Amino acid sequence: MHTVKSISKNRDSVVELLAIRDFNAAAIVDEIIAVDTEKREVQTRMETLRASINSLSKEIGILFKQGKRAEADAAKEKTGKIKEEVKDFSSKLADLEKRLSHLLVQLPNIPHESVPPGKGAEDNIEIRSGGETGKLSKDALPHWELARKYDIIDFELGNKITGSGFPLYKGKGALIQRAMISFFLDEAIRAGYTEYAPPLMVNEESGFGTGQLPDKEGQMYHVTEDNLYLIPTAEVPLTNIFRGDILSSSDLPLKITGYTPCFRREAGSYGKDVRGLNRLHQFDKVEIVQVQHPDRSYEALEEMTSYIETLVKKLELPYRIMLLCGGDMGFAAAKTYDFEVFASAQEKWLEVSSVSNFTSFQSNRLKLRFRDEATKNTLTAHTLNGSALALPRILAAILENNQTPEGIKVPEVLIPYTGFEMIG
RNA sequence: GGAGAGGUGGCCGAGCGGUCUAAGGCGCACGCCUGGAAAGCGUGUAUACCUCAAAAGGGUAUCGCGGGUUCGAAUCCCGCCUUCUCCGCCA
Repeated sequence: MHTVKSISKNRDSVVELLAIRDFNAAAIVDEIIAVDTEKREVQTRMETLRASINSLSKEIGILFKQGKRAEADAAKEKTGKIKEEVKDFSSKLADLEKRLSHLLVQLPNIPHESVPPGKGAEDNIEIRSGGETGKLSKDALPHWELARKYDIIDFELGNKITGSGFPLYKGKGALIQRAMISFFLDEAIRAGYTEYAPPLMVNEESGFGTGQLPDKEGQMYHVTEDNLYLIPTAEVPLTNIFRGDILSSSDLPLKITGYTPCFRREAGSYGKDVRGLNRLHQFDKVEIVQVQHPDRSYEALEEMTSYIETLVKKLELPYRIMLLCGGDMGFAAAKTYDFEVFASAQEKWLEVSSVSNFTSFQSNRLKLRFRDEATKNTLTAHTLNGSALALPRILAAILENNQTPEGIKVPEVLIPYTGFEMIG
C-alpha cells in the first residue's frame, strides 16, 4: 500500500513505473488525488467545528461551576446545531476515507527501475545459473514413481485421509524432510537469522498487513468459526511480529527465520503441474525475513539471494535465478528473484524460492516504522523475505536427479541430518 | 466453556462526569553543579492526521478495540479482544 502523500507528490513517476507491470494506474492515481483533496477539505471544516464545540463545552463547565445555570443552558443550545453539522461532515469524511482506502489497495507496489517490463513468465530474465543439468538414462523415473518404488511418500493415503495435495511422508521420506528443515534452519542461524516458531493461523489484521487480504482471500484456508486463516507462508506471522512497532534504527536490520507448514488452496490451478510434489495444498518451508533501513533494502535483497544460492549449491542441484518481470511479480513486491531447480526426469524447472523486496508496501499496511537516531525522524521500514527453501520441490529434484540403480543418493550436506546415505 | 477482577504514556502507578492541557515516581535526553563522576537541581520527553510555502504556532483524534449516552467521557452504558484468579475440560 502506498501513502497518498507519496502518490500525490510523485504522480507521474508512479504511473510511469507501474507501466513496467503492464498496469495502467493513471485513472486510479488521479482519482486518489481528487478524493484526497476533497477529504482534506471536509476534514479541516469538521475539525474546526469540533474545536468550537470543545471550547463551548469548556465554557459550560466553568459556568456551571460559577452557578450560572441560565447562561450554561443557553450555551448548550448553541452546540446542538454545530453537532448536527459535525455529524454531516464526519459521515462524509468516513465515506471519502473508505473510497480512498478502496482505491489505495488496488495499486500494486511500484517496481524498482531495474525490473524489466513484461506481461508474464516469458519476459523474466535469467541472471545466474549453476550446476549441471546432465542427462539421465531413458528409464529414469519421475519423483512420484520413485516415491512409490522406495515407499517414502504415499499420495493415495494422503488422499484418503484428507484429499489431493496432502501427501503422506513415510520412513526415510519423513526423515529426509526433517533433515532438510534442520539443515535449512541451522544454515539460516549461521547466516545471522534468529529462529522463531510462529502460530500457523493468523487473524484478519495480520493477513492485511502482509498483503494477502483482501486481494488473495480465496488462496487461504479460512476457519470461519473463529475468523482465522491458515498461513500460506511463514512470511505472514513472521513479518507481523513487528506490526505497529516503532523500532530504533540501531535495531535494524532485523533478520529472522522460521520453519512452518504452509497451506494453500491453489484455487483454479488444477490440471497444471499438479503431479506428485509439484503443487500441494500443504507443504513445509523455511522462510527468511528481514526488516531493513530503506537505504539498504536492495543491498539486502542481493545478500538474501546470494545466501539462498549457497543453499541450492550445497544441495548440488542445478539451478537458475530469474529476475521477474513487472507482470510476473506479486502484488506487494518491488523486485523479486525466483530460484528454480531442474528436475531431470520431468525435464522441468521447479520454483523453490522467491525472494522479494517489498520496500515500504507492507510496512505502510503494518505501520512498521523506525526512529532514525541521526535525524530523530520516524521513517517507514522496508521488509523483505524469501524461501530458504520450500521442501517438496527440492525433494522432487533430489529424487529425480540423484537416482541410481542402487537407490537415491542423499546430498552430502544432509547426511549428518538423515543418518543415511541412500534411499533404497 | 462458567464465575470474578483487571487492561492508563518507554515502564510503574493515581485519576472513576467539567483547567485531564492525565498527578506522582522510574527511565531516557539535554543543561547547571563537579577536577571527573554520583547525588542534587532545572528543562524536556507519544503517535497519526489537518492547517501553514516551510519552520514556529494552531487544531483534531488516541487512556485495550469498536459503538452509545452527554453541551462535555480515561471516568457512565453495550459489544468484542486480552491478562490474571478460581472451577470445568484436556495433550
